[in-house]
Amino acid sequence: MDLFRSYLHQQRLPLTRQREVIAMGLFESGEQLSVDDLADLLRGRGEHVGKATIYRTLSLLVQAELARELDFGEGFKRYELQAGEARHDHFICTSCGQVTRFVRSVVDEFQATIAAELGYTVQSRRLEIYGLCSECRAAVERASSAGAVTTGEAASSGQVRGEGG
Amino acid sequence: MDLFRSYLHQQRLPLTRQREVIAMGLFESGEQLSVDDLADLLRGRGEHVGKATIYRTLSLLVQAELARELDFGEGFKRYELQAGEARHDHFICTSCGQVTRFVRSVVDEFQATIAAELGYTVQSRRLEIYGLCSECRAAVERASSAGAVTTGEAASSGQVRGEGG
DNA sequence: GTCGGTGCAAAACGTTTGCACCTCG
DNA sequence: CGAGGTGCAAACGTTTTGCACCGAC
Repeated sequence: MDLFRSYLHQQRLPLTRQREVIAMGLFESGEQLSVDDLADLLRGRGEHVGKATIYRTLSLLVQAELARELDFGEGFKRYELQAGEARHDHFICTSCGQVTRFVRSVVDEFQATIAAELGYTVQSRRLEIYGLCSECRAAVERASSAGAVTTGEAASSGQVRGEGG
Repeated sequence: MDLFRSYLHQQRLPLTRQREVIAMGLFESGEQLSVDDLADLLRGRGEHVGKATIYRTLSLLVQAELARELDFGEGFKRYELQAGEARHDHFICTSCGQVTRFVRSVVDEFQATIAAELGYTVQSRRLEIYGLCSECRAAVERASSAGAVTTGEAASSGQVRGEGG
C-alpha cells in the first residue's frame, strides 16, 4: 500500500479514494480476483467503484509491478498483489478449478540461467501447471472403474490454497 | 497430420477439406499463429475458410493434444502445433514482441517434482518468460544515455526464433 | 485553478453460437 | 442417406474509450 502511494507520488499521480479502496481490497483478499469479484467485494463494503476505474487502477498496479495479471483460461483476467513477496507460480486443477500457489527458488534460478544463455533480460514470468488435484484424480479413477465420468466445473469464486507445507 | 487423421477417425469425425488446410497451415508455418493470421494465410493460398471453422478446428486440435493455446498478453490467443515434439517454452520480448522458443529438460523435471510434492497429476503447462531481447536492451541503454526512450510496438506477424544454439 | 480521475454508457475486441445449407463416409 | 461440418451474421462477455463532471494537490 505504501509502495503504491510512493509509486503514484513518484509518477506525479494523485491518490484517490477509489485507488485506495481497490488496492486495499486486492491486498486484504490475498486471492486472485477478477474485475467483477473486486467490484462485488467493494460494493459489499459500501464502496461503489465503476468497473472502468477498476480496470484503470489495476493497470496502474501492474505497471507499478505491485500486481500480476493472471489468466486461467476462464475467459477473463484475474489479478493478484505481489507486493514484495517472493515470486510464486500456480498449479491449476482443470477439473475443479482449484489453484495452488507454490514457491520454488529453482524456478528463479532456471529463469536467470536461461535468460543469460539467450542474452535476454528478465522482467517477469508466468508459470502455470495444469493437471488434476489429488481429489479430482481420485474421483476420476473412481468414476472410470464405475463407468460414469464427472467433469467438474471450474470454480468461480477464485479459491486459492497455499502450499500445505 | 497423420496423427490428426487418426484422431478424427478414432472419434468418428469426418476429415473435411477445411480441417485439412487449417492443420496444414499451422503445421507448415511452424509459428504461433492467431486465428486471423491463419485466416490470412489460407486466404493467400486461395483457400477461403470461415473464422468460426478455424476456431472450431483449433479447438479440436487442442483436444487432440496436437496443438497448444498460447497467450502472450496481446488480447487474443495464438496456437501452435506440438505434434510429438518435445515440450518447449517461450521467452517473449516485451519491447519488440520477438518470441524465442527454448527446450530445457530441467523444466520437465521440475514439473514432475512439484506435481509429486503437491499430489497433482500434470496435464500441461505454460511457462512464459517476459523481458528484453539483447537488441532491445541495447536500444534502451543507448536511449537512456541519450535522453529519449523508444518503446517498440509488439510485432504482429508472429515471428519466432528457435534458439540460436 | 488546473490537471487528471471518475462514472456511465457506448464501442471495440476476440470468441461463440444459431441456423440454413452442404459434404463426408 | 444421415450425422456432422461449414459459413455467415448475430450474440456474447470482457475490456477499452469518449465525454461531462468531480476531486486531489
